[in-house]
Amino acid sequence: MKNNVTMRDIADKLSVSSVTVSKALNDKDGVSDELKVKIKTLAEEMGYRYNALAKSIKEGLSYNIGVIIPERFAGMDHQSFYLNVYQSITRVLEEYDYYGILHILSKEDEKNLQLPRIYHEKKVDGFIILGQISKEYIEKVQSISIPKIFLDFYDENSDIDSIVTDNFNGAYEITNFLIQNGHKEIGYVGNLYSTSSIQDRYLGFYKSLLEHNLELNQNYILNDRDDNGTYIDIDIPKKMPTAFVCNCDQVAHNLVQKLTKLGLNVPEDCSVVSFDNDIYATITSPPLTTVEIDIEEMANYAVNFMLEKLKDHQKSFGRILVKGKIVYRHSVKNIKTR
Amino acid sequence: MKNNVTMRDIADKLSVSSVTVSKALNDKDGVSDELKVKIKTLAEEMGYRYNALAKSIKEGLSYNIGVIIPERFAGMDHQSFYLNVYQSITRVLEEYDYYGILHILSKEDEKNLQLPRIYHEKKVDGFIILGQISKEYIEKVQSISIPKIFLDFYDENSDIDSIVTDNFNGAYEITNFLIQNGHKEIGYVGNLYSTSSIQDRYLGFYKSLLEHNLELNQNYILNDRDDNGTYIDIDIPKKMPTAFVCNCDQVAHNLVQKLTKLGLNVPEDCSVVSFDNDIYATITSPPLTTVEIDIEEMANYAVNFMLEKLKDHQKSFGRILVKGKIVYRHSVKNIKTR
DNA sequence: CTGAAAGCGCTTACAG
DNA sequence: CTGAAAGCGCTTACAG
Repeated sequence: MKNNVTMRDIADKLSVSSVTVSKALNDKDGVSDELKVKIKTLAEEMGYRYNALAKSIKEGLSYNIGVIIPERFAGMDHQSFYLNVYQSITRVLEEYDYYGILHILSKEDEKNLQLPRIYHEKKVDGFIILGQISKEYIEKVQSISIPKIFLDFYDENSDIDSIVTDNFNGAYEITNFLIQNGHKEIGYVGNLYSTSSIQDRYLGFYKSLLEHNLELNQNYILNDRDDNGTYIDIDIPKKMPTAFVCNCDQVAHNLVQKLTKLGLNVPEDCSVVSFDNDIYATITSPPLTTVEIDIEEMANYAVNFMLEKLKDHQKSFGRILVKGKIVYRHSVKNIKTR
Repeated sequence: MKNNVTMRDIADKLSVSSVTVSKALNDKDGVSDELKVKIKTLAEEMGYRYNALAKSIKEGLSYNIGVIIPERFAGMDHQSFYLNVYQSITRVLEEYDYYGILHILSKEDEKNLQLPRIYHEKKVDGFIILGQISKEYIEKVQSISIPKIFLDFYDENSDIDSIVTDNFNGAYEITNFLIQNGHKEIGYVGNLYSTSSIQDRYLGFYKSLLEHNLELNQNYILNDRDDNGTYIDIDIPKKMPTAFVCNCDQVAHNLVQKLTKLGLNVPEDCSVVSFDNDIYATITSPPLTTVEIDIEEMANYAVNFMLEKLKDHQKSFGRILVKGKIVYRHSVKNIKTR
């Protein structure tokens, strides 16, 4: 099984031209069936491997998509979600003969507005960006002309296509669920100035409160992380609400641990719901009632939009909301007095 | 910032040849400094992007490495470890101007001995394979002539280069630690016929027992998964040992949960140690004393070996053991009677 | 149905 | 120091 076999080698052995071999191997018209079979058989015999690079250079397309994850989301802490999304993306990509190249965007590069080398070397035909990046970097990305899609975040100032979970609606619905279970004093855990996801979830939570004529108590809005995204110790208020909506499962996990340490039981003393349905949801004791994010669906959208944009660079999709779905577990107590 | 700018375009504007532009842009000899600066400036101005594909096709090298993860290790359950390794690998790869392409090996493809398309299309120069694959698939992989490296597993029959954690030694040392803490009846949790990692860890555990003249009690060897790798309910023996060595953190987590459900406290009633130091180690209550795997180091070895093999296909490294390191937490009780 | 010619964007000898 | 020629492995018109 020697390598470096080219179409020409096959052509020479059969005394035909490489054009004919190309046609045969690609099942294109213009070769007799008989010859086609002969060519394919010989190709197999000679251990021929197609060279996608040669096609790429002709077409000016690499058939690779760069997937960018900012470093701070790629660490041990957040790993599960974005890496899972990446995995789903590569899966869908493969169906279309495309491949994903993962690029972890370092903090320095983000700060210095340094585009990844895969861009400068034309190794990718487009970018899918997972997780919020700085406004400046968004602008930088906007300035380049290859197709790009934002996933799991968006930016008001830019008209880039983005795919996000319907955070607003998800938080709205899970807060409704809390209220259906008799909760009237409900808090929210999350840094409101950190990411748009956290903000939208907060707003959905707030809408539910408004609709039900419940008070928004500022003492029940708890901070969970500093402005760099590093988790901080959650400051539990003296007077407690009967339930909390957390902006993500990991924070809910932190909250439950903290509460437990203070001698408060979940859900007996305080109910907790959250968002993501990642590993933290099942690992927390009790397991969390949470909004599941449809990763497959998001990956599907991302890849399909990318493919469309590759065909027609003008194409634009705007902001797509992917619905989440509540997964009911054991972190909510019904406190309704009948 | 129009695209599709080529070296020729730059050359034409400056009335020089594309050869000169190539030399200038690559900082090679044979261009006057003056001209070089001029070329570089103009390239910048014109928004020139280097086309790595063109170089690739000349050299017959894609500058991509395929990273294969079998589907069963890529699911939610095992995600953390292999996806983290992949991430480390891409990081190191980037330093050398190489990129990683992730390929999830589906169960069907593994069964049908189907090599990934990235192989057939020459989109990668080599393969790094993460996680045990079937013997038949190993043989298939062996039959192809591009460089490959196994990571986190090995196979007796093959002389492929592999990088594995020093499972034997790690389990040996952590069992010693248990014995130092007075434990004499120690069990092991893991399917001994599942992977070589589990086997080696078991053997290291056994060696420690032998050295300390302790009995290996078959009733204390607990199965944790079926032959497909799916976790099963762990069968707790009536008569309990004072400690368990688990083959990985997740299984330790399962064990602790099971024990807790049965009213047994860790570490008061039973100590538990494990392997990996992944997310399950810190999330288990109590946090686990475990052997940390040096992912960075493994990724470093993998990439460096791959690069060497790319230069010289004959090069071979055999099996490399990467030492782990015990992380002490709170799942072990000292039961020594002084 | 078959193939000669040209080209994708670069680099590698080699010549001047 | 500079460049004409050839080639990497394929595909796309176009001609026969």
